[in-house]
This record gives sequence, C-alpha cells and structure tokens, in this order.
Amino acid sequence: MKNPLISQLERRDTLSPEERSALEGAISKVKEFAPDEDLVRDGERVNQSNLILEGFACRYKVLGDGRRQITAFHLAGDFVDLHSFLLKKMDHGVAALTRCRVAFFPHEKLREISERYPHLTRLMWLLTLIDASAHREWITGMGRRSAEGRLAHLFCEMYLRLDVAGLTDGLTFPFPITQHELGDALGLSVVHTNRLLGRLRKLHLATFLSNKVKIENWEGLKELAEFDPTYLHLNSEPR
Amino acid sequence: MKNPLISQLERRDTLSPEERSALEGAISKVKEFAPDEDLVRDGERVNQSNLILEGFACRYKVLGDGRRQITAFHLAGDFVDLHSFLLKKMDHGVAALTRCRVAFFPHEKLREISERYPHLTRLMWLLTLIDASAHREWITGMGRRSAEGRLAHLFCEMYLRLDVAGLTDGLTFPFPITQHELGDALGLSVVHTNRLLGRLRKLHLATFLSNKVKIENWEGLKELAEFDPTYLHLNSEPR
DNA sequence: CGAGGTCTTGAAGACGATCAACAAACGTGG
DNA sequence: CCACGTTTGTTGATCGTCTTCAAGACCTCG
Repeated sequence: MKNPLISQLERRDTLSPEERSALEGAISKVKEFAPDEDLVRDGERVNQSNLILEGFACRYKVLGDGRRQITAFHLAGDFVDLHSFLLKKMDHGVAALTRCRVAFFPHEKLREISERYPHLTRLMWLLTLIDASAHREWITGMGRRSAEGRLAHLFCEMYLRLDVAGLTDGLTFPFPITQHELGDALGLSVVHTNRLLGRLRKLHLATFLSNKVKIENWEGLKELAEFDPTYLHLNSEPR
Repeated sequence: MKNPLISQLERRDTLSPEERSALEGAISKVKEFAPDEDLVRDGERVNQSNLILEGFACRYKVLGDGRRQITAFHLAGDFVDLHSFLLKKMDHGVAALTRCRVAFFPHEKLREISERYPHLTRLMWLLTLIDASAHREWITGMGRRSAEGRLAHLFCEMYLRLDVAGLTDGLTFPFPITQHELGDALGLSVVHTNRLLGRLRKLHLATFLSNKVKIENWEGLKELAEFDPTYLHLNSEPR
C-alpha cells in the first residue's frame, strides 16, 4: 500500500525516488490510536510529528470554561502536527475521531531531511502553508458566513479533500463525527447544529446520517457555501 | 537601523553572520505604500514576498456580498506573505493600514536561501508556523469567545507583539485602524464594535482613541480575554 | 467651508444560545 | 439475545447577543 503522504505531496509537485525513500526512511514506527484518544496534548513538548495513515482526527483548543473549538479536521495523508517540528511546544491538542493508524516522524529525522533535501523540505513547508490557508478560510467563515453557509462550506471542503484522497463513494463520503463535534468545529451549539442539518436536508442539499454525508445537490451546496477551492492549493507545480 | 526581520528571527533563535547577510542580500528593493493601498491582491500570482519595515498592514478576504474578514494584523518585522513563496498564488489580499515601508524578497532569492541555508530556511518556515498558530487562536476566539473577550484578546495580542518589537509607550500602543476595520477583524458590525469599545472603557480596562490603545488594567484585560501568549511562540531555542 | 468619512446612540428584529424533556441508537454485561 | 445505562439526536420555548436601519455629531482634509 502506498504511503498517503507521498500521494499528498505528489499532488502538489514531483518527488524524486531519493526523496520518496528519504520520507519512508524517516518513519520510526506506526501506532494505533483508539477513538477519542489524544495523539498529542495541548502544551506538550514533543520530539516527533504524526502522520495519519488511516482514520480521522481533529485539532482543538479548550477554553477555561470547557468550551471547545475544533480548528481542523484531518484524514489519511495529513501531517497533523508537522508544525511541532519547529514550534517544539504544542499550542493545541490533537484527538482521534475514529480508530487511527499513525506514523511517527522523529524530529531528528525531519531535521536531517531539512539539512539534506531542500526541495523535500520546501514541500513539507508547503503542507503547513496549506494548513494555514485553510485556517484563514475557516476564520473568514466564522466571522462573516452564516451558520448555514459555514456548515455547507465544511461539507464542501471535506468532500473535495476526501475525493482527492480517493475516499469518497460517488457523492457520499465518510464523516465520522458527532453533531456535538460538528458544533465545536462550527462554533455553534449542538442544538443549532442539529437544526441546521435538518435545514440542509429539507433544502435537498445534503444529508448527514450515521457518520456519512450524502451530497444531494453539489451546485446548490457550493453556492450556499460560496465555496471556492483555491485555498486548498490542489494544483501541482514546481516548488 | 537594524532590519526588523533579523530581530524577529533572533527572538526565536540565534543567527550566524552569514545567515544575517544572506537575508540582507535577498532584498531586491524597498518601496512605500500609501494607506489603504494593496500590497498584494487576492488571487494574484506573485514572485516576491513582502516584509514590512515600517507601518501597519492587514490580510483580508472578501465574500461575495462585499463582507470582509481581516485574518491578521501585521507590523514592522512581519513577513506578510512569505507563504506565497511556495503557494505561488495568493488566497487573500494584503492591504496597508498606514503608510508602509516594505522590503521585497524575490522568490528566486528565497529559493537560493532554501538551497544553501537549511537553518535559515527552518527559521523562515517557523515564521509561517507562528502565523498559523495565531490563526488557530483567532479561530478559537471567533468560535468560542464572546465578542468582548475577542476584542480584549486582540488588544492583548497587539500590545504584546508591539511591546516585543519595542513599539509601545508604557501601556499605550499605536493601533491605527478604524472601528470599521476593527469590526472586520472581530467578525462584528461597526455599531457593535463601537459599543464594545465603550464597555471596555467603562470597565476601565482599555481605551481606544485616535489610533491608540491605552491599557488601563492589564491584568483585568488579560483575564477577560483569557489571554495566554504561548501561541505567539516568543521564546528562543535551537530550531 | 463644505463633503465625505468616522463615530455615536437609539430602536427593532434576526439569529443562535440555553434550558428542558424526550426519543433513538449504541454498547456492555448478564 | 435481552435489559439497561449512556451517549447521541430531536424538538419546543424563552432569552440574550449582535445586526440592521436610521439619524445626528464630529472631524478631517481637500
């Protein structure tokens, strides 16, 4: 089975055989995490970064009174905390949403790559930049989109990312989270999230049921979300 | 006068003399921008990155109906669009808030640095990671903080960043933006922003007047904001 | 000095939160 | 395979925050 990180990178640029093997060689071990288990905890000092090989995870922050905000969702091929390579200390937690198979990249190995493979380094840097780009889109949504638009936008984003990773089934895709978590991502209460899902269903745009999203009307959903995939930077070019 | 980028980096790690001169040598020219002028436009393909030497700028996105969201504020020493080095195409605009003196770094030169100076490359990468970290804090605020808390948090962040850059005057700092722009940053209407400023004043926490913020009660403001500066990653260590 | 931008305040209304109660689904042990 | 507790989802009612609309004051700069 192909390393999904390789595919993730090759979607954006070409990798040489040596670069591919350098990446493969940087994995120290592979571990499984149970649903709801933390891959990394907030505030922790870490010396490795985690790549998801299988499963879903999210990054989140918790405020004083326990209110939680999910800042990103991650799927196979995503380097959930590559930024810890240079930041050293986590400024948020990472939790498994489902059972996850995760590859560990010791920072020491990443450092070696950064010394020896400038192009590969740029590509890893790129991954963190795409992350940041998605963050900006998220911010824009939280600040200026309606709750409904935000939900639609999230569905559009997840559909596209999963599709590119070959994890969709027609217009249906897995999204294994609870409505509570969905609310935590959108900055909404569970109750309101539930009502919004009902509305999307009634508008025949999308249905969310038993951990799957089925898009009924892609164009309509995109329009409601004002979805423009540019921010995902899915094109390949020399970097 | 010292290049504020050098200070920005040396706050996080040590630079060798060669690294410093490599950075200095990567500047192609310095240009002035007028207030409200765009340094870069959304969607543009660029081949240089902009470093602010003097002045204030912001990054923003505009939605279909003209609603605007500001995703970040920038001051002297900030590399406002370093990410365009690898993303190539802008996914947002950058506008000057005041007159700005800006240094251009051609991507070609940045590429050379990335080929020759691994450590310096990691430090530039780090800058973009800190940006992303601030984005996550922003998202958390938009989703889970009260409007009042968000405003207080923004004041705390700006105070600390300006203080570190030596641009504060005691507990007073320049923040040359209109209430409209402040609202665009917080995801609020101008009207509500105005009322919130009134409340912070009445609570004797901070006053915003003629482009300056005066913090009256730092501890109180921090508490209201639940401000924890970890996410700014202001510590120095080997990277 | 006038015009446009910025700030301020009031009033009405929309959107989403909270509280509450119940239904459905799930998983665990008997 | 069922009984039971826990988690997840659903719906109604009420309340608060923030938006929108509107109008007037202030200010700044040609």
